[in-house]
Amino acid sequence: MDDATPSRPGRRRSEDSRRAILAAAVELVGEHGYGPLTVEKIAARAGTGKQTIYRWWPTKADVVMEALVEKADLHIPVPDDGSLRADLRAFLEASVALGRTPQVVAILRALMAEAQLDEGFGGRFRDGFIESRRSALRTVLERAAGRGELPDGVSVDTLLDVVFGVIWYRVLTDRVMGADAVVDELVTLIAR
Amino acid sequence: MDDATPSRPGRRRSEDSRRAILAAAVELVGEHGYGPLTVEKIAARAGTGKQTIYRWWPTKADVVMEALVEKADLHIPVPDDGSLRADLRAFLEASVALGRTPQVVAILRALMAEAQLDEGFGGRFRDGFIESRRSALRTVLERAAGRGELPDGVSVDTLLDVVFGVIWYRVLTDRVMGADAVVDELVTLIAR
Amino acid sequence: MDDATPSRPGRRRSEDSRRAILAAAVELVGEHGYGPLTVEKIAARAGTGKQTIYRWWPTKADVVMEALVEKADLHIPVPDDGSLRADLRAFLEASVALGRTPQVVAILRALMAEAQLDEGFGGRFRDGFIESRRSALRTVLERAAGRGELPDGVSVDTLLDVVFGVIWYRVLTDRVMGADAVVDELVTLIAR
Amino acid sequence: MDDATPSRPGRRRSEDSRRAILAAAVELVGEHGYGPLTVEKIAARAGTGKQTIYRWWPTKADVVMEALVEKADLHIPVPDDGSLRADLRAFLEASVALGRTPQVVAILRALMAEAQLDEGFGGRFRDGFIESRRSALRTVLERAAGRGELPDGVSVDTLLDVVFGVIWYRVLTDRVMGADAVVDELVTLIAR
DNA sequence: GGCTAAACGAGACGGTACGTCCTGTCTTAAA
DNA sequence: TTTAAGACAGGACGTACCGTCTCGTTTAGCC
Repeated sequence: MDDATPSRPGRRRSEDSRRAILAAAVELVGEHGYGPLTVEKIAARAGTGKQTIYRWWPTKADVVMEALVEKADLHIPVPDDGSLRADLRAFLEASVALGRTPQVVAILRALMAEAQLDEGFGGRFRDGFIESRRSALRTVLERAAGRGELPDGVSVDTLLDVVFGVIWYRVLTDRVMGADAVVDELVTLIAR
Repeated sequence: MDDATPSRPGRRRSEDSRRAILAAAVELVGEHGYGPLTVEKIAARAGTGKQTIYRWWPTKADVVMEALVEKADLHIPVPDDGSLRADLRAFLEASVALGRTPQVVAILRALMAEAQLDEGFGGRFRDGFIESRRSALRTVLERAAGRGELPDGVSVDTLLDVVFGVIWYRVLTDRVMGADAVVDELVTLIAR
Repeated sequence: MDDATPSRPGRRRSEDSRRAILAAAVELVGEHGYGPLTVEKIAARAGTGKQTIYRWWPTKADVVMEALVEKADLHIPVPDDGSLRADLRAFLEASVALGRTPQVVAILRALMAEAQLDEGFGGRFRDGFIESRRSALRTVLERAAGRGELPDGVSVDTLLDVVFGVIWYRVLTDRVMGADAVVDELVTLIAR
Repeated sequence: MDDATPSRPGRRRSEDSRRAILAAAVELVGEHGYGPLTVEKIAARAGTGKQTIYRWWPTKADVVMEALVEKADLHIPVPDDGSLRADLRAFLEASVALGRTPQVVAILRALMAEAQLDEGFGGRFRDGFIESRRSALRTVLERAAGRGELPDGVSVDTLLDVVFGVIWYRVLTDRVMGADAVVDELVTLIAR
C-alpha cells in the first residue's frame, strides 16, 4: 500500500522523523495528558518542523492514533481455545489489562472525544480502530456461533455492541475495568 | 440556589439573557456541531457579552448541558408494568426515540466528549446526567430482581453497564439506535 | 479626530500599551535594525498580545512610522529669517543633523523600502510623512518666491524634488549627509 | 569568469533554465509586483527546482537585477552634442522614457527597496547599477565643466546627486517622471 | 562504452514568522 | 450589581517561505 509508487523523484519521507513524532506524542500525553498536547510541542520535542507533521497527519489526534495502533501490545491476540467461555474470558482479560494502563486509557478517552468533535477524525477512528477491534472479537464469536454456544435470538453484532459497549462505557465514565467481577459477569451473560 | 437571596442591591440576573444564551448554544450546535462552538459565538448570537456567560457557567459545556436538561422530553418515565420484558422494552424505546433526534444526539456526543477532555466538567456530567439515568433504570431492574427475572450471576450494576454501554457505544460510534433489532435482542439477552 | 465619539460602551484603548509598543519597536530597530523586526518580538518586548498590535496598525511598518512621527525632534521648525539662504540652510542643517542619527537613518531607509514593497503602506507613508515634510519646506520656498529669491523657470515643486531628492538619494545609497559641502552647494544652487 | 574553467566534467549549466528563471521573475513582478515574489514561485513558474536558483544567485533580488541588466534598452547612451543643455536634456529624456515603462519602474523600486533591507545586495546594487549610471552622467558633466557650463560653487558629484536624486525620489514616491516640466526645469537649474 | 561528476526536476526537511481565532479577564457607560 | 460592548495579555492554530538536503535522472568529459 505504501510502495505502490516506489520511484518518484524527490527526497523520501524520513522514517526517523516519523518515529520521533510518534514517540514525542506518546511521551507528552504520558507526562501531561492529552489536553495540553499541541502540534507545536510535538514538533519541538521530536526536533522536527510543524509542517512535517501537517504534511503527513491531518490532526494531532491522527498522530496519537497512529502511535496507539503501532503499540504491539494492542494486538490482543484472537484466542481460539475451543470454547466461548475461555476465548471470551481471554479477550476480556487482555482488554482489562490494557484498560489498567493509565496512559492507554488517557489516549482512548481522548481519541473517542476527538472523534465526536471532529467528524473527519471520527471516520478515520472508526475505520482504523473501532472496526479492527470489532473484527477481532467477531472472529471469536462466529466460531462460537458455529458451535452453537451463543444465546438464541441475539445477533453477533449485538453481542459485539454489548462487549465493547460495556468496556467503553466504563472507560468513558471513569470507572476502571477489572476492579470488580465484570469480566465474570459478562462471560456468564453471553456464554451460557 | 438561584432564588436564595431574592432582595440584593443591584441589577438582577437577566432571565432574557439566560434564555438567549441557551437558545443560541442549541442553535449553533444544531448548525455546525459542537466542535466549532465557542463562547464568543454564543455571546454574539445571543446578543450578550461574554462576561455574562462566564459569570453564570463554568464552561460552554455547562451551558449546553443546562440547555439539554431543560428539554422536558429528557424525562424518560420509569416504567412499571409488572414485567421486566415490558419495562425494559419501554425504557429502551424511549431512549431510542431520543436517539433519533439528531440535535439531541449531537449534544449527547459533545457532552460525553467534553467530559473526557475537561475533568471538572466530567464530574458534573456524571453527577448531573449519567447517574440520574442509571438510577432510573436501576429502579426498574431492582424491581425485576425482586421478581427473580434477572439472569443468575449478573449484578444489577453490570446490567446497567450493558444497557447504557450499548446505547452510548452506538451513539458515539455514529451508529444510530433503532435502525435494527437491537432493542429486541437486548430484551432477549437480559430478560429471560 | 480621536474623540469624535467619546462615549461608546466598552473598554477604551490603552494608552500604556500604545506607548509600550512604539517604544519596543524603536528599541528593537536600534538594537538589531529593521530587518529582523517582527510583530511577535514587538509584542513580547512591549508585554502585549500580538492582537493588540494588529488591532491598531495594519503592518509593523506603520508602527515604526508612528514612532518616527512622534519623535518631537522630527518637527524640524519651519525657519523664517527673512532670507532664503538662511532659511534653506537652517532647514538643511536640521535635516542633516537628523540624518546623522544612525537609528533615524535606519528607520527612514526601512520605511522607504517598505513603501515600495507594500502598496498600501506606500500610500500611508506618502500621506503621513513625505507630504508633511514637503509642505514644511514648501512654506519656506513660497515665502522666498514672494521675495523673488527663487531661480527663474523652476517651479517650487521641482525645487522640493531637488532638495528632498538629494537627501533621500544619499540616505538610500548609504552616503551620509553632511560629511561634505553638500549643504553649501545646495544653497548655492537654489538661492542665487 | 564563467568560462574560466571550460573543461570540467559534469553537466553544464542549463542556459534554458537560466532564461526561464529570469523570464519567470520578470513576469511575476509584472503581474503582482515584487512584494509577493518568492523563490518558490519563480521556480514553479520557470519549471525548475529551487536549488537551481540558489545555486546561481544569492537572493531573488539578484535574479531580478540580472534580468534588468539584460534588458538592452537600459544602456542609455552617453550623449555628446557639444552643449550641456542638449546633452543633459538627452540623458533625462532617455531616463524619462525608461521611467514610463511600468515594468521597469516596478523593478527599479523593488531593487532599491531590497538594497535597504539586505546589506549584501545593497553593495552589489550600488556597484553594479547605481555607480554605472553615475559614471555615465559624470562623463557628460565633466565635459561641460571643461567648457565652463556648470554653475559656480557646485561640485560635479553634487550635481549627480541632484539629477539622480530627483529621478529616484519621484520614482520611489510614485510620481512618474515626464508628466510635467521637470526635465525642462532641471536643465534650466543646472545648465545656465 | 563505461566511469565519474556535476547539474537538473522534484520534493521533504528543520525552522521562523505570519495573521487569525479564541480564551478568560478587565474596564467602560448605561440600566 | 448586572448588563452589552469591546480592549486586553496570552497562546495555539494552520499556512507560507526560507534555505538545505536527499532522491533518481540527465548530460557532459575522460578513460
